[in-house]
Amino acid sequence: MPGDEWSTATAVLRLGSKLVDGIQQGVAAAGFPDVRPVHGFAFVRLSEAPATTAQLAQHLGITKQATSEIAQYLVDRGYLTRVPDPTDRRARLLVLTDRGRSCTRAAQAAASRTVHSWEQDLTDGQKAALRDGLVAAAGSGRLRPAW
Amino acid sequence: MPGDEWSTATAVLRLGSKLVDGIQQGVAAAGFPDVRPVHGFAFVRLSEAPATTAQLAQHLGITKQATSEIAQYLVDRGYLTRVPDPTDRRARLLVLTDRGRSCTRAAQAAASRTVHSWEQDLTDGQKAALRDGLVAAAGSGRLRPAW
DNA sequence: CTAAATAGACAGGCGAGTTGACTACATGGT
DNA sequence: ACCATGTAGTCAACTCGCCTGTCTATTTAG
Repeated sequence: MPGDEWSTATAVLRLGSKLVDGIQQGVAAAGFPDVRPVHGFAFVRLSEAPATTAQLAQHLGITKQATSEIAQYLVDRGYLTRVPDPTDRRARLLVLTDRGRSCTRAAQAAASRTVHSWEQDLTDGQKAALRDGLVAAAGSGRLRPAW
Repeated sequence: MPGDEWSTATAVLRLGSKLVDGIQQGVAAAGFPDVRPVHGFAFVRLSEAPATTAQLAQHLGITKQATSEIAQYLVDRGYLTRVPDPTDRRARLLVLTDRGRSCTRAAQAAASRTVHSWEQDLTDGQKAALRDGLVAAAGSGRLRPAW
């Protein structure tokens, strides 16, 4: 049935938009009003393991110059620190501070609330099918800003 | 199970990213290399019904000045025309040209292909559950750029 | 020990969006 | 009929996020 894929596609975009808005709003309400969506993607990467500026740039899909500016912004506001890389004296690793980890937790909590709000009118079976389907369809590639 | 919502959330973002990339690529391959994602959102709105610049601005969530520039860009490239609003001599309605409609169809076809590519490894039951769940969760609000 | 590659930062530019100011037309109250 | 206020659309100047180009310090390969 043609048109069905289109409503599926627009649904994904609507959910993505709601999710980003929900995270942004929840994070701001939790006392972190100065972080933007792109910072969230950086936090997700750095919460897995520290990274150099160049590695983070690769992950985000932007230049290392832009990444350098973003990192400085987050260091200035206490979300990140730079620590010397023990294996390379040119490099400095970007590491989340306590504040950075708190912010990441707030973002995940807001995302969780938003996902639940989607599921308001769904049966338990629909919820499980939706989550499984989404995860199966999306795979596990890197997570970066949409465009 | 905590963490489940988070993987659901990131799955939505990944799918959204893939969808936008797929549409962009498909539309460019179909001979429309000069349209950006925001233009697609404008096309979707205008394919429902003509709109004034101010109405389109409201829909896209940006200022009417920015919308005016986008509209001029699309008029210059033959995707839109401006026609006088019969009910208000200040206003001019933005209308899709044949080229604009062709581009919209190409975008929908590309979106369709991308949705199918997600469903590659899903059973028919999973596909139906995923589509139904997405559409039910997303509702039918306005469609606008994610951020 | 030198040559090429890489990490990171500085400078300047571009593009998409913003706020502010303005003209033309519309609309409601007197 | 008139004037005050509001709305459609555009021009100008600015901001901001990201880009390209260039540079130094350090690493790594030959």
